[in-house]
Amino acid sequence: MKPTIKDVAKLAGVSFKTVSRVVNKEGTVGQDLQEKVMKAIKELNYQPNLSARLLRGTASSIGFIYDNPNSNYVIDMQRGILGECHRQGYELVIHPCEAKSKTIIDEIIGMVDRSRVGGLVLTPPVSEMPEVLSVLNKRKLKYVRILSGANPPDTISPCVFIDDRTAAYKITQYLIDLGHKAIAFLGGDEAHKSSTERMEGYKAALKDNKIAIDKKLIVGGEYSFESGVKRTRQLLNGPTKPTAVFACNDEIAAGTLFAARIQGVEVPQQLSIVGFEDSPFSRQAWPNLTTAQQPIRTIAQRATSLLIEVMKHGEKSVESEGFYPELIVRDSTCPVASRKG
Amino acid sequence: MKPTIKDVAKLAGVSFKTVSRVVNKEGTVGQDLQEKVMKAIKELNYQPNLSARLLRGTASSIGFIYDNPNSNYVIDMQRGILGECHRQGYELVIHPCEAKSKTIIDEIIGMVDRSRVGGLVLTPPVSEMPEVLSVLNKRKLKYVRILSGANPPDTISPCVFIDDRTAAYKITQYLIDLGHKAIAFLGGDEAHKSSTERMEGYKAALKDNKIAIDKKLIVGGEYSFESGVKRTRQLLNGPTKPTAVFACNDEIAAGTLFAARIQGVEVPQQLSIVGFEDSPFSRQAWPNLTTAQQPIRTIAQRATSLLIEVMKHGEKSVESEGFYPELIVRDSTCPVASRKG
DNA sequence: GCCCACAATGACAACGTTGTCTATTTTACT
DNA sequence: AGTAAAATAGACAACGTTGTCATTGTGGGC
Repeated sequence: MKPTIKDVAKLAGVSFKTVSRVVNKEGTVGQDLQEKVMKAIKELNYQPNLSARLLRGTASSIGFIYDNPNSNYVIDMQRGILGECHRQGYELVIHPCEAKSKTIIDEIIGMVDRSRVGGLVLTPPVSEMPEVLSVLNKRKLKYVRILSGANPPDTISPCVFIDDRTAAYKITQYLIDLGHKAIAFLGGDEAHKSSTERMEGYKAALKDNKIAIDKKLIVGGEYSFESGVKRTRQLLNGPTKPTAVFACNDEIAAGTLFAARIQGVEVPQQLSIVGFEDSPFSRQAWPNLTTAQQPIRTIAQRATSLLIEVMKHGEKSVESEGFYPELIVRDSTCPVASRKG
Repeated sequence: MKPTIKDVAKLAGVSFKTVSRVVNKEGTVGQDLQEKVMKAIKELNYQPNLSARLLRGTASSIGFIYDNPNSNYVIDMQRGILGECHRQGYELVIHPCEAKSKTIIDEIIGMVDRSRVGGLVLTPPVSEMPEVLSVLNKRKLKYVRILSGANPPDTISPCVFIDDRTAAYKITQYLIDLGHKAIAFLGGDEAHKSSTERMEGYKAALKDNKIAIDKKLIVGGEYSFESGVKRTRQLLNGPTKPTAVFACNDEIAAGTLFAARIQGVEVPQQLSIVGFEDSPFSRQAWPNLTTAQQPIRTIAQRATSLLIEVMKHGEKSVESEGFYPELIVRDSTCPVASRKG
């Protein structure tokens, strides 16, 4: 049915090994034969059988490990990874999992053994779990991490890092420049380093501007809408009312916006809100959300390209790469002064 | 490194073929040997190599073909499919594509050839393209479609269908019961059958209630936020102002909500809005969106389970299955009477 | 007690690739 | 021109599985 390498060889009048060489661009085949083979490949629309290749030892698929309830995040990641896979002729095997599960390591190992992927793209929070990394290292599995951190967070292995701290600093500075002093911080899951990094940036900006850090304005929680609603409600009914809220991602910000509405607090006149992520929601909410843009798709694409490089030529052939989210000012923030007007 | 069938055989003291038989539950192996083999498998934590299996002819992965910009939709589909794959020991290869592309058929065929998936789950609009189906049939590829339609839409092949028409009828009837007469309909991409099905339901309900169909209130467009904004603006500035809008999905509804806000139209007091999908946005917007719930995840899971059945025992062993979206009443709709109050 | 049928097991080929080794041709240098 | 080295091409094994066929043992019917 489907053409094999031998069919091509027969048509081109060469040995099937020669075809293999052409397909794999070994460059040890003469011009004329090469052309003949190429022509035969096109005529039969030959595609090498990945299973056979893999069986022989050359992996041609990679795995994408994630634990994230945020659809936009996952889909964007996936798009980036898939794009690069497609470009380089790799297949993608996706594997959602639960970071909290006790069997997560067995699960990942099982998946790798079963599908024989040649490498893994890890995203937070799995990419930040030392116990997972150490098992992967022990088994000499190739992987590239996407994680939060400033300038190569470590040298364990190549990674793509996102400088959440600096971005959070910029956001906070922006709010301060608008005249805000009572700026609340709604954190994300503690398991995610991005959450603590962003908090560091927030604190640093306050400090640099000589604004005292009010612990009542810092509320931990989850990266979810519901958590945003709940915490904002607490905050608005609490002793120190914030004039601005820095939500650790857009979903939390969505919750803040919602809770503000319920309580009749006008946004941005009475309360400025900043999110993080530049999700579709931030562009569809009313008012549009001021937020920080993470080029998730590009990040995923770069991580994949690093991974493939690592798979081909080893960890040393590659350098970690950083991304720096940009502040996107929209309509959910305004100067604190206009509150009085 | 990784244990093979031969390692297991050696440990159990049998031929590797016997191990193969046990693994594949052929049932022609004696009790005692079976136990020995099982024990060895557990001890080595043996996992059969999928590539080798596939090479030999038994497919153990399926493909998921989609062309949909809606992250929630795709992610939910994917979750449903993955869940079933995981349960049944299949791998998932995902393949986003563009239905409008002229090379879509070649692309799908190429993907199937390359990765040798044993079957495909097709979602709209690809599942509704006869030219794709006919090529798949010609190549005897197994597939299950997810599509829009009432009671087995056709008998081309097994499918999972969603009765959009009846759901749309219910939505429209609900609005009529609230006293609305000027009900606008914002359609989705024409390439999607769901859009026309929903329009049919809308028209039928108006007809049954003896309300004249006003063509100015029916506006075609895309399944997108921007399209919703644009069309709502037109509508609100047009000659016949609607008291209610039936948006063909939640993204359009989000656009309608946004446009209403911009123009200072209060929702739901001055304008009732209904969406379709029960996306996260519908629960996060303010006010919460009245919408129709599609159990996308369950639908995807059923489609996958049908597909695997078809792969194992053929098309005839399986029957198509229908799903019926439920109306979810929330806060974006209210009786038309209260407008006067 | 003999033969046949049937169950249980094993030996071996095949799937479509790539790696390794060997054979042939060409090139380049003395 | 002769020879070594390099370039090119092919033969064959191997990857880990499953299908096919052959072999062995076991029990039942005559």
